[in-house]
Amino acid sequence: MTRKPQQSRSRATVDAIIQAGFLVVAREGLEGTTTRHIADAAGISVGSLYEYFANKEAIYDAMYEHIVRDIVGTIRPLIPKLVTMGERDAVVELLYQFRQLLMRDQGRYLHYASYAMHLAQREHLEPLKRMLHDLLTQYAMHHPRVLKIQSIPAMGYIIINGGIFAVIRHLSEPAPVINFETLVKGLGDMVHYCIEGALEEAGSGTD
Amino acid sequence: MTRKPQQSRSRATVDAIIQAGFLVVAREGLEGTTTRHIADAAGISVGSLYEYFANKEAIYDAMYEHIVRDIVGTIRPLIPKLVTMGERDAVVELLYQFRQLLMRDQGRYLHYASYAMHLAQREHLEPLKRMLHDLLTQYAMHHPRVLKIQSIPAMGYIIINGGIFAVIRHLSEPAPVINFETLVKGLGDMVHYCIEGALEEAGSGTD
Amino acid sequence: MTRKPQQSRSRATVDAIIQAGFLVVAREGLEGTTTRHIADAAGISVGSLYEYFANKEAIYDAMYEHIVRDIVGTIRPLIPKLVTMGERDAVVELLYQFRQLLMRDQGRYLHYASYAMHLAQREHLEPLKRMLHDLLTQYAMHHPRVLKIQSIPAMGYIIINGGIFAVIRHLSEPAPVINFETLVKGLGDMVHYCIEGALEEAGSGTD
Amino acid sequence: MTRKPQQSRSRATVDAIIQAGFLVVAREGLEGTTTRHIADAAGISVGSLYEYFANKEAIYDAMYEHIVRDIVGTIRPLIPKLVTMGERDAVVELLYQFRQLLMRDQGRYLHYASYAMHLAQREHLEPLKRMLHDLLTQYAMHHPRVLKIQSIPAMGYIIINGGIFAVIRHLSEPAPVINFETLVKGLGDMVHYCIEGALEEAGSGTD
DNA sequence: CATGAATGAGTATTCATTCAT
DNA sequence: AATGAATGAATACTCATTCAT
Repeated sequence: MTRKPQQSRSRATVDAIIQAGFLVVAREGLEGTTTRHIADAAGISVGSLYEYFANKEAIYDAMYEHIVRDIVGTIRPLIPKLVTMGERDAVVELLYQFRQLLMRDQGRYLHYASYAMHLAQREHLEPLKRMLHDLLTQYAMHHPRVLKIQSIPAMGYIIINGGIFAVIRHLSEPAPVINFETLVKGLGDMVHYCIEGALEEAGSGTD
Repeated sequence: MTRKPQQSRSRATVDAIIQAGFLVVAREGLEGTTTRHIADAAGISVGSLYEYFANKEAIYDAMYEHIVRDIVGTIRPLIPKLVTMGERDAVVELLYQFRQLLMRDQGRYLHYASYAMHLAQREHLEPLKRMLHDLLTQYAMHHPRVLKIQSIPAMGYIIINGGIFAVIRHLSEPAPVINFETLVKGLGDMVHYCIEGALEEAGSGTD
Repeated sequence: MTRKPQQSRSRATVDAIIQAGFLVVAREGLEGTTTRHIADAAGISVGSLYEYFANKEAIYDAMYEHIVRDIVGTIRPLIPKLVTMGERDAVVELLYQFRQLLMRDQGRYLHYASYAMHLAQREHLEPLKRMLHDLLTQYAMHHPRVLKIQSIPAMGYIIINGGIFAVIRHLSEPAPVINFETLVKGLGDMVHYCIEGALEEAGSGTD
Repeated sequence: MTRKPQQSRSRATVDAIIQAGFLVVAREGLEGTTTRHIADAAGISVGSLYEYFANKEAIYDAMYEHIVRDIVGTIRPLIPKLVTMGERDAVVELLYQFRQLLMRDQGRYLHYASYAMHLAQREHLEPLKRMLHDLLTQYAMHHPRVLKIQSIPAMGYIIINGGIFAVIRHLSEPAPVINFETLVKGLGDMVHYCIEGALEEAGSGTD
């Protein structure tokens, strides 16, 4: 169905389409996004669009993959530094980076991300999960006391899902009641308190 | 265009349409939902639908309003009891009630709720916000020590947004990695740790 | 999918669409026929077309059914008369009737018939086959000597398929080398010769 | 637009395209056949296709011409032999050869032939008609008694059109009610009976 | 000569909305 | 008030044809 053009020109076109996808979703919303919109925004014809993608869904998939790859590519290099930091600072650092990424190109990613949350193609999320797992594992190796915490799965689930959502929602709100700094600081504190609290309950707590 | 019908028959029809809306969204997804589907499910004609609602969007709005009203109507009566409980138990109780509500009628509300997050007509959320504010205020009056916590707004924002999202996401997942009990317990613990941690940091803490 | 409107108005619309189908296929050919063409010719909107037919294919099916019903409805009443005639006259009579039918409304049926030959939805052909079978059976009862012919299946297959095709092709030709009367007379003769020849070979031949 | 290439390479490419045409029509049907399919099957690019043919229609034309040329090229050499045979055997021999041709390369020609009947560019049929005329003429010269038959044109028309169609249809049917041998034998008999019958009617008949 | 990416008019089909009955 | 047939703009997707490289 889809031609697979392999020149660098093609790679550029594929990228253009993906970027156009983010642009149009940001401008028109997911329901308002049409293949023609995307083609126009990418500066190509509808026909060409279908040279590169089998259908609209495939574009959304590629966008999903792109955004995941971008997040992983941005955060992974930070892992060595993050693991040496205290949990508060690490969370703060992490979320600032996350915001910067979502707000790139006038918030182009942000809108798609807010829809993507329940499109959730699980396969595409794998690299992200792997990275988070690596981050946690290495963090634990540098801070062995956290290994005593029993409820890591539950808290991880909540912190990751809830935290990401809270940030996306905050960035999407036209007039949020708290500013981003406060939000991030709060999340850092929460993670810290949870670790401390969980450790205390588990018994003692020395670093 | 739209009459605002006061007669009980009309009110019943409006309700039927709204319930049909939840039913159809649950069955077909938001994209798969058509006015015809809704009219059929409501047992009326498309023509009649437009007698009661100006357009499809208006139905979604009404659904939003309805679900918010339902949540508030369910939770608000619990406030007196919740404020007497410890934070852990309160959170747990709250979230079980929330789940029960979302899962009513074979999860009719759940699907819409998962989409509603970014349909989000902010005005409609007001009653919910007010109720949560009341809950927190009255909780604080019964547990004055929490008033010492400075970062209440941030933590409130995170816990509420993140918690709601985490629960909705969890209920929507076909095979979640943790079970609901663990999730709820975890959220309760987190709130508890956060309060304890924040208080400890703020100085000392007598109840 | 398809509304099933049941008033007489609807039946009229369905007929209009089917007739429009024949008209457009005659004018534009099968490949040149679009749903818009048909809707226009039927004097309705595309949307309405799909109120009555699930898709384009369904229209072709209905046309097929219609033409078969029309043929059967025209020929079957003639059976009592045909069976009393000699084979030559019966064939001639049959084919004149067939031509008249195909040429109805400026040859509206003819074009579709020429395409329909290899679309051949077998189920729709059943009534036609049944009628031909009845015709042959009753003919044989009036002319018992033909029962002695062994190669009836083969000759039936050839005469029916070949004969129908020869007629359709002849009617479709802009400048046929022989005229219709000659063609029909020839077919009558052939059937006659075949019967006589086959009977002679089978042994004797008295009526 | 179209070059008329005389070089052998070009001739080979043209042939490849034509063969690809038959292949694709057989595989995908006429409606499912695209220029891209044909180009791929021919092992060339779409661009090259248009170097050799002005448009898709021109390819179909060439296919038509090719198949006619092929039939003529196969049958004409048989004429000397056929004219010495009895009409039954001649018909049988002719149709077996015809079948073999249609079934060549897994029935590559057959599908196109079944569509070609109403694509029917009449000019292309000329060589075929000429050959059939020659066959009949020479046959008559070897069997002078058939010259007495008056209705030769009509019967020729019917036998040829009807016979060809009956064979093509039979070969196309997934589960024909009679087998090919019976069909061919039947056609032979019919021709025989028609000749005998016509002669008898015309007066007497010595070979 | 060859390529294959680019084009865009054209196709079937859907669906929110209207309006005559 | 209720109906549901009618509408037609809009959508995703295709494919014959062109043309820069």
